[in-house]
Amino acid sequence: MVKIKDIADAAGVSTATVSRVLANKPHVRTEVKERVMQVVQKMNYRRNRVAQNLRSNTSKIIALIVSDIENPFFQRVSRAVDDTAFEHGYSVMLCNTGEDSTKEEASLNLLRDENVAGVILSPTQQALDNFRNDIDFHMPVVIIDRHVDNLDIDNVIIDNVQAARILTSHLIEHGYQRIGGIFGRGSTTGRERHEGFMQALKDHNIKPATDLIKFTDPKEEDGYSMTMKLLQNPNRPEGILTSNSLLAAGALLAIRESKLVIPDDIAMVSFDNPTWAKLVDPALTVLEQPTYEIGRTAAELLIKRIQDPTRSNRQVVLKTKLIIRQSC
Amino acid sequence: MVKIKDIADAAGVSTATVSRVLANKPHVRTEVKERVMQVVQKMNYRRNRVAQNLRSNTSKIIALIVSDIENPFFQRVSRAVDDTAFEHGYSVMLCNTGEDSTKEEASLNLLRDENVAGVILSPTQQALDNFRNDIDFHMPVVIIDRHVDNLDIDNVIIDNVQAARILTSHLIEHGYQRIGGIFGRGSTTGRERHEGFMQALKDHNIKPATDLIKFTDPKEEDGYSMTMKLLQNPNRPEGILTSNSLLAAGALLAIRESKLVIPDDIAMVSFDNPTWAKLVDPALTVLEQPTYEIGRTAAELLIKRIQDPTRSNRQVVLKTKLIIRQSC
DNA sequence: TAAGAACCAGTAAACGATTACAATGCAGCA
DNA sequence: TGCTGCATTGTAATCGTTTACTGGTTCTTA
Repeated sequence: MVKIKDIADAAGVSTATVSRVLANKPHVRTEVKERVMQVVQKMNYRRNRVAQNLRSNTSKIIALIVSDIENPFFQRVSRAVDDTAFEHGYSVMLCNTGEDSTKEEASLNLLRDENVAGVILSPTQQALDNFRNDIDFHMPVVIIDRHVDNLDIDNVIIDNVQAARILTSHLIEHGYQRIGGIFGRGSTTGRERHEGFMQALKDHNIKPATDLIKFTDPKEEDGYSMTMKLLQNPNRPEGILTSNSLLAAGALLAIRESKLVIPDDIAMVSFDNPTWAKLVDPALTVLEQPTYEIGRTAAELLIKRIQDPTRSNRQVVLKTKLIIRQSC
Repeated sequence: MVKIKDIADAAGVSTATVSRVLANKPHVRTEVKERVMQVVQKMNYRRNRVAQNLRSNTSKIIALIVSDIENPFFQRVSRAVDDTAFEHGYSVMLCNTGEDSTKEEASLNLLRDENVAGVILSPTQQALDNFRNDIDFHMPVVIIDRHVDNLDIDNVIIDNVQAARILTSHLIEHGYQRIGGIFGRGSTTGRERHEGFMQALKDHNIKPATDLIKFTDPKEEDGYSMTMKLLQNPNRPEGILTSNSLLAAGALLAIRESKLVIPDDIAMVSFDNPTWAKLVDPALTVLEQPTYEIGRTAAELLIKRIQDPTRSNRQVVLKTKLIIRQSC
């Protein structure tokens, strides 16, 4: 592998000069600059980023730590982060924690050791608790999807309470009264959506049926089994709300298997707007999060912070959208 | 940030000894080893991976370059790669090319500059052509999803020709004769699936209707528009095969919009088995690829190659599975 | 008991870049 | 002419590790 010294020798200059040319620094004659560039071309030289990183303590890699790489929400976010990073000359490392705080911590440590420029993180509950105890990341961080208050960290989220309220109200206003809700457990997100759900019931003077409200892992299997439980309830719900698309998929399956028809026997709405929401029959009414925007905003915030670490922190709350289809 | 010198000083030994302890090398008294470890603990020391990488020319990062991060196929592959990498103490960097060979080349170069341990790649056609011209990656590479022959590279794929043949035959054996096919363009994958499709027609003495066979970008929009074209054909197909799940989603939408019912008016089958295949009505008959296996195998091959670069190359062909549902 | 093997630990040279500092040359000016 | 100051370039230290080499012990074994 050809190194800077080889270029220097071949061009008859010092490594310092080559470095200056490469970094586009001033104080080098255009004639010399051109000569160096020619040699660089000819010898097919590429700077070693590892050495560069070690010496100048800068890196062009940002990381994205997600809690579930198979959740369409995070997929779209990843895409956005990747796009944005690339535009700014950064690359992205993707880590999946599967809501496992041990793995999350391992990832964070590793990224620090690798001296990445910064991290976009959707933290586990455990991590969020640690933040309160004044964790120090030793690197720029922006948090997505989960709420952090009173903390000096950039944060991009949606207003989950308000969103859940809108979605639940939509259900209620279509005449459904006994409403079941399946929420992800172990994240602020699930709790906040539950809160909005409760508020909507209250707004409409509906007494919540606690046996119709479930917290579970936000996975398809769990959506399925929880929905089954709801449907076996002697007084089964007239409508169901799920707090993400994985739960929705499970719920749909359970409803189908129980030979119930949507929306006549039971109505359904969900958070998130995966590809298939419009493909199922009837198409699913959903509350869409601006997933791409979330990723893009987070990446932009992170890159700005990398460039100016003293910048003041901000919390960006993005708008959601109710997409009305036929499931309710 | 505390460095190895600090540990050495605090423990009253040399940096060489500390390094040996950390690397678990022999020739250091257990007493000294323990003392060092204690200091490491106490001072919360973590090795700087960048320096380590520079000096010993080893890295614990592997990269995955995919052509479309939003394709469920690659998502599941990513998950598998991530899992496998983590088990072996590696982390993964994910790059998305969007079938853009410029971006692909940029990514490959960058990864080389970052001195990653190896790369798993689903290459663009352009890249495949370059391979023939004896490209040198300067690092271990395993190629997935696309076919490479006569080339010293590890490769994990499925038998696309055979798979397409099975899927098409299934359609034909249900009595459909005029069959349309929508294939991804710009990859060996699409071409091979087309080939298997043609073979199946031939097996059953069906004359292929060339106006029912389309090549297009493997995206949902394109699946939609191509299907629309097929449906507007005065002699429209009785069955449609799509060569991936994105195309299938588009096709489904087009069929739905045209008020046709599956499978009575038109049958449908597709490659890939996304979450939603069983959620739509009627559920979609598909040819499932062992996505998780693909990712896991690729990661394992790569890691083995990293550990032993002289190892002989192999091509792993994984089995596919026809999942019969109700769309045909 | 002497010679060699095996073990332990330290010194210092890498790895491949960046950059503070010094050295040189040259133009401008008194 | 001699001095100042700037532009240009080179020298060498540095980033935080790993590791080849060296030298000193201790252990075997004939």
